[in-house]
Amino acid sequence: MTVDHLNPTPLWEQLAGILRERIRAGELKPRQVLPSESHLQQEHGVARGTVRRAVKVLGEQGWVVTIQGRGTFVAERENWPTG
Amino acid sequence: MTVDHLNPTPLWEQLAGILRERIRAGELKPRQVLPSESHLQQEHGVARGTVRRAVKVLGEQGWVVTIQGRGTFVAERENWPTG
DNA sequence: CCCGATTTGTTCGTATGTATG
DNA sequence: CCATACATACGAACAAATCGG
Repeated sequence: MTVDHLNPTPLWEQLAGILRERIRAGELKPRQVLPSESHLQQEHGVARGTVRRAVKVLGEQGWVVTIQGRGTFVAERENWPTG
Repeated sequence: MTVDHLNPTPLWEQLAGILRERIRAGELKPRQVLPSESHLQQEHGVARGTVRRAVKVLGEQGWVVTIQGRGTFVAERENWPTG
């Protein structure tokens, strides 16, 4: 599953949705580190700014927590939206 | 002091005028860094392109100097117009 | 303590598409 | 047709924090 450049939905929004589903599905578990911005960037063929915007949204919604110099981690389930 | 969306004068022109006055008044001093494009964008509720156009004009007139990855800085007084 | 690699944080540079008056 | 203005998306450079050797 990856981003579709032809889909009119913004890439950052598509990417946020993809990551959100990976978390919800348990593919990415609480406290686990997410792929780095650099990795996501290459995996989806998008710019770093696009990755950062997607991750930023997930952070604001409580799905992940980002720490400078460390990485971005899946938040505890208690902090997830609607759950 | 900020931009007025109802004023028929273009936003970029209004913003350039505001920043120019801040410099002239000494609120922004030579060699001092200006608020970032992102900051000005939020502060005035305008798009980044609008901010960039305003700053671009100030640069062409000698009020400021912009450096990629660093920021935009107030120019030395010797470079100011009419002064 | 220092150095280098990795990772996130911030900033400017550029291009494209869309909408409005 | 043109200027204004917004949003998206890419690239580039630099800064700060972390970690391992």
